[in-house]
Amino acid sequence: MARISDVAKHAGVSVATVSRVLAGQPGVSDAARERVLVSVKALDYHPDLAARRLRSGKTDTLGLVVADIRNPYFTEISRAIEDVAYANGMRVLLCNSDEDAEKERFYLDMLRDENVAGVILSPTLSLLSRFRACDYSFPVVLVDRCAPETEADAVVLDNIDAAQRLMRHLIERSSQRIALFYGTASATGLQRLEGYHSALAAAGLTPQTRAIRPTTTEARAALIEHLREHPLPDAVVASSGLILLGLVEALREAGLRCPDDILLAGFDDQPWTRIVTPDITVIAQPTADIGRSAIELLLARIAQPEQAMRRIVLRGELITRASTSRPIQE
Amino acid sequence: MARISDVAKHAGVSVATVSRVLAGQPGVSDAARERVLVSVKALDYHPDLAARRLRSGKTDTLGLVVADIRNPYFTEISRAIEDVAYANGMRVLLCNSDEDAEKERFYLDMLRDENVAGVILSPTLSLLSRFRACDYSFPVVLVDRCAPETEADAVVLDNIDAAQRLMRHLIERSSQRIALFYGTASATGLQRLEGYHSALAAAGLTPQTRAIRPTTTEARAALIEHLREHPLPDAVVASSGLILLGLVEALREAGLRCPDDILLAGFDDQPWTRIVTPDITVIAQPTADIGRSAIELLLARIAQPEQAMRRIVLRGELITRASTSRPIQE
DNA sequence: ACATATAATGTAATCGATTACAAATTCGCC
DNA sequence: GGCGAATTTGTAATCGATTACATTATATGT
Repeated sequence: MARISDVAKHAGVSVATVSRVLAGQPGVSDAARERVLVSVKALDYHPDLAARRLRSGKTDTLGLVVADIRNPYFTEISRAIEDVAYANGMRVLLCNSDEDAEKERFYLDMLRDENVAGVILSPTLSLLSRFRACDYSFPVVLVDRCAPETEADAVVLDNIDAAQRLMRHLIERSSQRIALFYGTASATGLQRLEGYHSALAAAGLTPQTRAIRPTTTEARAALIEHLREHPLPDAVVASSGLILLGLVEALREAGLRCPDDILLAGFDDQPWTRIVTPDITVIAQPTADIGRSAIELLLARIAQPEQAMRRIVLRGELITRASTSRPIQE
Repeated sequence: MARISDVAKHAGVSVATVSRVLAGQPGVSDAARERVLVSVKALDYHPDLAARRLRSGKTDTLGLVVADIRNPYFTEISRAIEDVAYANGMRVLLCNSDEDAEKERFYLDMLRDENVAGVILSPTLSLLSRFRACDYSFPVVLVDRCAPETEADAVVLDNIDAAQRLMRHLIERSSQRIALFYGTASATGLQRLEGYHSALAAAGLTPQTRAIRPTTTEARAALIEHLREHPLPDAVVASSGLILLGLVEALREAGLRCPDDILLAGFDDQPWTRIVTPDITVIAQPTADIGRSAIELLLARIAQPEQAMRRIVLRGELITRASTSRPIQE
């Protein structure tokens, strides 16, 4: 492997000149620059990144900490982030916290050891409750989850509004008893619960909720149990795509038909929600935008560490489908 | 930030002793070791990884290059790989090639610059055709795609066998005209095509295939066109999960019912294949095992660079569901 | 032509660890 | 007590880049 000194020797200049050429700095004659570039090609020189990072103190590396990359919502976000990162000459270390505060701390510590330039984080509930951006040695942008009072750059959906709109959609279709299955592991689930409560209260309806861990299997078991123990609801709603899938499985198993026996709706416009029978009414999240906004926020913060905190709130889109198709009541 | 010299001073020893303690090397008195560990705690010392990597020439970093992390097959594999990697104190840089040989080369070059300890790669067709592990400065393990003659560690499904079994399943159910929609971008699609051809030839049936780029939208368009231009097949088969989704959309749009009008089957047991109506017969791939095997192979190769190449061939599992439920013919 | 400003180049210190080698200490045993 | 071996410890070189500072070459103005 060629080192910078080899290039310098080959080009008949000093290492400083080589370094300046490669860094695109001014103060190098065209002749010297030309010779250096030729030598770099000739020797197939590639700078040692470890040395560069040691000297410069910068790593060109970002961290991304999500609950689980297998959740299509995070998959999509992660892809958008990585594309932008690589396009800007940065790398991304992906970490899965599994909603586990301990794992989350492990990964955040690791990212600090890596001296990352910044981190995009979807925090566990436990961390979010005491989160302060200033507690970290690197800039942090929160994604998907954020409390109203959190002092941090963030990109989130307006969960309360989205949940309210979804509920009003159901209420207009004469649903009286709407059961919500929501994930307790994240702030997102709780905010959607809040929107649900306020919409039902506004309509004078009694809420009916089940708090669960946000997994498909747990959602399925919860609905099956719910159906056994309660009179049939008019509608069931999932606070996330994973939960929605569990509800579909359970309804199928129970032999209930949508929208005739019961209405069904949820969050996350995953591809399969279009092709099941019936296709399902959902709140679609602009996942690619969320990811892109998050990394743009992070890159801006890295460039300008002292600028004011920014929060980007995106609006969910209500996609009406057959699972809630029923005449609208006045 | 505390440096190793600070720890040495605080503990009243030399930097060499501190380094030895931290590396777990022998030849340090218990008293000194104790004092060092206390000082490390007291100063909250964390070694500078850039410096360590510069000096040691090792990076503890792996590369993972897949076509697209949004493909659930790769999502699953990637998660398994990352879990094992972090458990072994390594990091993973994830790269999406989008089946584009140029992007692939860009990322492989970047990983070389990063001086990664090894790479797990699902190669594009173009790269696979001329792939030689010895062309790279780091060990490479192929995953998902591999040619019979490729000289490389690899973890793959027995695609020919799996496709044959799937075809026999359909043929036994009296399908005469079986249309295969296969992805041309990867070796995997072509191997499944091969299995399809041999199974149909053995049964004396005429093949009916459409080569497409492996995306849902393209698959959907292809089937719609196919139905317009050809007499109705007895069965349609997808060579991957993404394609299968497109076929489902198209059948729905055409108003065709499974299994009454036509049989349907494919690859990849994605969660939604269980909940659509009808649920779909598929070849399930042991994705978690594939990922785990791949990184275990890679770690072994890193530890033992000279050992013989190993290829792990896994068997797909045929999961029979309603989309192919029809009486078996003698 | 000379003084001075400006541009180009080079030398050597530096980042923070690891480790070869040398030096110092301790130990066992006669 | 003293000698050699084994253990412990320290000093300084090293990894490969960046960059402050010094120096030399060129340009400008009168």
